[in-house]
Amino acid sequence: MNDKPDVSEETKKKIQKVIDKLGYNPNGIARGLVLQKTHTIGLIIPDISNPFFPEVAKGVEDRARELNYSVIFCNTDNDKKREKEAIDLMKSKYVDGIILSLSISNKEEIYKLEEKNFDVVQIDRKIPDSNYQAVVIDNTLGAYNATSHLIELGHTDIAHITGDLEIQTSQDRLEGFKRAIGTFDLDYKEKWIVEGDFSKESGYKAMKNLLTLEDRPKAVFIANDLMAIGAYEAIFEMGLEIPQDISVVGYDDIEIASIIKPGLTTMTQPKYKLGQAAADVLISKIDNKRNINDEDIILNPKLIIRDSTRGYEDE
Amino acid sequence: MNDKPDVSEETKKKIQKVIDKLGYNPNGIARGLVLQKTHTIGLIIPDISNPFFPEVAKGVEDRARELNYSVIFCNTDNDKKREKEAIDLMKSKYVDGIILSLSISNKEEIYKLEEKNFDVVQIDRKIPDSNYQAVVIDNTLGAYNATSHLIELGHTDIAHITGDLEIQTSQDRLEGFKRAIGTFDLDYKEKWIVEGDFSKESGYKAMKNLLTLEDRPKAVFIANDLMAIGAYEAIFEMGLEIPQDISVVGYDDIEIASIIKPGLTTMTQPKYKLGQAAADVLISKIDNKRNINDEDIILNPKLIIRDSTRGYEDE
DNA sequence: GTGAAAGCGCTAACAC
DNA sequence: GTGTTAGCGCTTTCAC
Repeated sequence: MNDKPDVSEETKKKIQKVIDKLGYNPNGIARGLVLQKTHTIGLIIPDISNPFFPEVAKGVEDRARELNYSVIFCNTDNDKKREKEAIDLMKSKYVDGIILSLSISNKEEIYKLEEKNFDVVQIDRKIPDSNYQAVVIDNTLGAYNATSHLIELGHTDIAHITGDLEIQTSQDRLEGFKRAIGTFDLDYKEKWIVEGDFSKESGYKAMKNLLTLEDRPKAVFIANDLMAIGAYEAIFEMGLEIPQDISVVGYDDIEIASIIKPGLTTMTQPKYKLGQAAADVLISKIDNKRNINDEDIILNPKLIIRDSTRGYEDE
Repeated sequence: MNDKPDVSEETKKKIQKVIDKLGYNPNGIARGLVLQKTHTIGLIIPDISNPFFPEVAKGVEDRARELNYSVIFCNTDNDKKREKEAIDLMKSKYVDGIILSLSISNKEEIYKLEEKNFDVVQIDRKIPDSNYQAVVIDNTLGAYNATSHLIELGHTDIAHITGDLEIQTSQDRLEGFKRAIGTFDLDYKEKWIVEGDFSKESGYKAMKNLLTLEDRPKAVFIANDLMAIGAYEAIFEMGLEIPQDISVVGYDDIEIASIIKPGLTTMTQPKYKLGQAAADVLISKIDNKRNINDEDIILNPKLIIRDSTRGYEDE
């Protein structure tokens, strides 16, 4: 305590020793109070038990830690009330900023945050006319590429099983599908678009549906892997083979995609990167307080080719 | 501000209005400073992208929120240094308590915490001679029940593929297996115990190994589902059928277990409950500051019977 | 009953 | 460069 010569190095060492010995921990609370800065960010996501989000959360936490921030997290279960509560919680904990994935119906909360000039980055989902920067994955492009893959293999008779069309993601993937069909000048058949709800069962049903048509498709792009698994069952039940009789492309690259037979060709999403990027953007916003570049960051999904697709002419 | 009659109800309303209008948020930081209480708990887990933990985290967060606490979370990747850093972080953020899953080698940190009289609950893994209460799932019982299921089906030739035996979980499951074999007076054959490392590939290798023995087992209990998936492949490759030629029981009940064919009989773990219970225990400790009951809480896994097991005599 | 004042542990600003 | 002090926004205490 009382060594006060200018011997900076040695003194430091000594002081460090004392600190260690007493087990001194600086009080972050007091520091936060005076600095108006908690070095904590909030992470508000719909559901950590949805396999998409843990990876995202990990990306956020890893990058935040690297940048010397910690993260408070909240699940909202897509519940509007819970979303509001989560935001209020973050405010009362005085986090320095929030990474947010809000249900589309909850615009008001975003607007309120904007009014207060809170630092916010939207992740995965962007509320349409909010001013906050978003970090998202390009679903339309993903669907476009997935469909193009089938087209490039020589397929012309391509169906699409969508997700729940109330959800923006489903709309985007449908849009990408349509765009690919259009770009390559293929026939667009309304009856080859079947709506599912992202569940395995709905994939099974939708596929049954498609396979009982007199002119059944030779390839199908399915809006997520879980439905694709259901579709596999429907296909096998009809005595058909993948990819000989029908090619299948999924979306998400869940663990199972590489395990089932035949391995499912699918789009993989840069989930970890998404989290990292969101943390990067938010924290640079907080630290610099200038918006160097507040354009949305749009990450690209990537096609993973396995054994469920092959060329039409290969038969 | 200046209505000060005793008209409590009406006044409250008015005040509330003003509060809403100004969008006043109490400053949790300042409050925390004076009350020495942050209403925040820390959650330190090895890896949120391991499918076991998101459900746990959700249980923790849900229950914590119900009890008016929020949670700061940290991944450690089972890295000793990261574990120490995470704990220091929690200390500097002055959380009211910590839910902790530490690698076995990091005893010192637990001891340090004990010295400081920090409120801590261990989750999933308990450091052997620490005094902190733990909330765990009974792996030995789970393995015992899984093995018993095979025995009750009439099997006598039962093998076991273990996880990485450096990990306590693997040891516990091996112990449960041995106990069941012993209880039912079956032969214990050393060569039917093969060590894996919880990966699909190791399951494949271990199973190959078992199937090439001249006296190959008719049933196998595998320490996790991922290895069981690998084992499936080995079995199919040898031209054998499940469960006709060999019965398989896994552990974990990951999503794939219900999707692969044949459906995998496995032990499901009460992950969400585990999280809830840990939050309950920790927060009641914090709030009451008395240890009403500081015995460990041991939750039971549950057998899910699917199509990968059947009686030996059914052949 | 209401209002003023002290103080939580830190940082920043200012004097010495 | 070193030491002192004010004040962050709350709660609690104590005086009125």
